[in-house]
Amino acid sequence: MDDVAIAAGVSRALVSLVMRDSPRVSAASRVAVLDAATRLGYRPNLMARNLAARCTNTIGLLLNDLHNPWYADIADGIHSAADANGYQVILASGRRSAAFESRAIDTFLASRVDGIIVTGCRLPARRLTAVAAEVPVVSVGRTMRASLVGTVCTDDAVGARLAVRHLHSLGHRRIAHIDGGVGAGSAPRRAGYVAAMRELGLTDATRVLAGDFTEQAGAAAVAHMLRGGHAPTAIFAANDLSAIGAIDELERRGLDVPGNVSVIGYDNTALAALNHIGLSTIDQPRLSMGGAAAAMLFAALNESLDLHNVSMAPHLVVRATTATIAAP
Amino acid sequence: MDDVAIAAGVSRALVSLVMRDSPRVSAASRVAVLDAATRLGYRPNLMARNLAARCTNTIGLLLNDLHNPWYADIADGIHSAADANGYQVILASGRRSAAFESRAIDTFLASRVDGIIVTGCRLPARRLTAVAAEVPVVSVGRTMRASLVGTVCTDDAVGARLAVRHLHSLGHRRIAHIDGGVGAGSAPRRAGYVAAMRELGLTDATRVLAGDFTEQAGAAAVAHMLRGGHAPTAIFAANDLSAIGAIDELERRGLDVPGNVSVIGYDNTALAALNHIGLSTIDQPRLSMGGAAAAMLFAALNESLDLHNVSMAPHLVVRATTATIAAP
DNA sequence: GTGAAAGCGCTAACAA
DNA sequence: TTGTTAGCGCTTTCAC
Repeated sequence: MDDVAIAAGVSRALVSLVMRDSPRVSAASRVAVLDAATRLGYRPNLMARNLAARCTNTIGLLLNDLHNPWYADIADGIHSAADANGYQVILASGRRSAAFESRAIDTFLASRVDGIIVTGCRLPARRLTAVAAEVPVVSVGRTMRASLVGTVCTDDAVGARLAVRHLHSLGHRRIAHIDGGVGAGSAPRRAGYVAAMRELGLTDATRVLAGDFTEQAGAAAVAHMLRGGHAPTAIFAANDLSAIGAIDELERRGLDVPGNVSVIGYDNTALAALNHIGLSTIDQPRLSMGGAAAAMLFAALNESLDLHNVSMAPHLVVRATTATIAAP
Repeated sequence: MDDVAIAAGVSRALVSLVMRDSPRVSAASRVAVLDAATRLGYRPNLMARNLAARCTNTIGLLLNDLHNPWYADIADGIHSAADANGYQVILASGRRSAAFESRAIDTFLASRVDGIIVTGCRLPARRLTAVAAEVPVVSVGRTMRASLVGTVCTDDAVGARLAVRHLHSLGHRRIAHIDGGVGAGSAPRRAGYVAAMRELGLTDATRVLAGDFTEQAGAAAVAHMLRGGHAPTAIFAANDLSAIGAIDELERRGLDVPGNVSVIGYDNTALAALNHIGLSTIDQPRLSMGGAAAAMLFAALNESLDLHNVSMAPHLVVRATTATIAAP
């Protein structure tokens, strides 16, 4: 910085002002400074700047799984909002593991981000609450009752009911559920499934298959189910990825979807919308959810508004993988 | 830090040592310090630490597109390698735009990362070379001849030939190519396509359709093609995403794949492998590529080995979307 | 617009 | 094993 100041024939303070785009600088000195900076290859050190300025203007965004396009959409919504608000976003991948998520959060905290958005987070509520005591936290896709954490979700229990009732209306009775395991949102979806089955008088047909939010898990659940001799006429999978894996395995075993088995997923990712897949699913407004999460965080940061809970409506999207039952 | 030192009854220097996991600390003082730290909610400031230590032990990873699962696999390979080498990874999304990529790189540089890995990068070669002059850069999925940038790629021209020859061997002659536009690797794939067509004596049937590395672009290319009255019997798409988009559009218009038109993609992403999609494609060893890129970077960082160019072999994966031409 | 001075929170010798 | 002393590269404040 000193070198640049000397090369440009100005004071160090002026260099600092130019580098921060201060309006209180004459056009002439701005040009001189910028010119000297490029000539010397000078680039302000972010760490030094943030350390001295005592603020980073940065939020941390923790994505649960880079492989799931759902998170890509959420990230898009957040990036746009951040751009509009002049915030930087730093990304981290949780790699579907609470341990990795925890480390990523530690890095965010150590980097003194102004706020954190977690998506599909698997961390224990206690940990997330502790983090929220240090810095504003908004969680997308996972509810946190009574805590400091802001949330943006759809009502997963309602969504699950939508799915089950849709299958029921098509004549299905033996409806199995492929569980999301420890994935965010899988508990309420499972609960919604169980409740809907009960409400429809199908308690005896209730069948929860262990699973996860991946294609592999969906395929494995079907394989296990078939091996066990259990043959439902319909499957409600905890997310699109596992639904697609399930369909894959069903077809591999010569079963037609929806001819023999109807399948419905959850999330309405771009994958589901592909004509070729045509997965019936429960839509969550991803971009809006991302945008809402970012907006809530920035409002908390800039206008010190409180974080709160936003719930959006899930809705049913019927495509090709669910159909009237052939022979009830 | 002072507070912790006082609370633990030790010096500030000792606190620093404990926080950095130095072995030269007695068990007793370690416990005392750690205890005081948790009690006071103390957490070392990364910026201050890195500033003082003059090194960040961090690499920046720029992902071209969060929506494309190809990058998720690359990132997995890099994350594993980084974990093994004790490096931190900070992520950024280029959102398929050179401008966003450029900004992300600026942030990396300002944060003084030790090295950068770019994937599917769209930045001009000149810019990337300039960056490489400041810090080691490895590019995955895009070649850079004669520059400071290390590269890990498959030979895209060879891969394209593989695709075209496969279609040719099935009896196809009218083979169109959906271009990758400004996407990394699209130029050599296009060149490989054109060359292969020439080699096979099919110069007249050469047809390049404007495209991009997205599903939308693949669908649009097909729509445009059909509107123009052009009907190839086979399509070689620049990547899996656009191939899937193309298939989608073909089916929407009542054309069967591969009954009426064969389609082959490029990348062999998880999507292509889905039984239900069964996309024939050209495989790139994604995890290995990510691992190799990270290994090269760490070797340059730790043992000051030179960056170089690694080329891996692409290979043909035949699945369900390509078949012998029905009526040649 | 300038220059000086005082940190931001930490690490890195070096000495004790 | 512990304490001391300089910075790391920047922002901020304030008087000029």
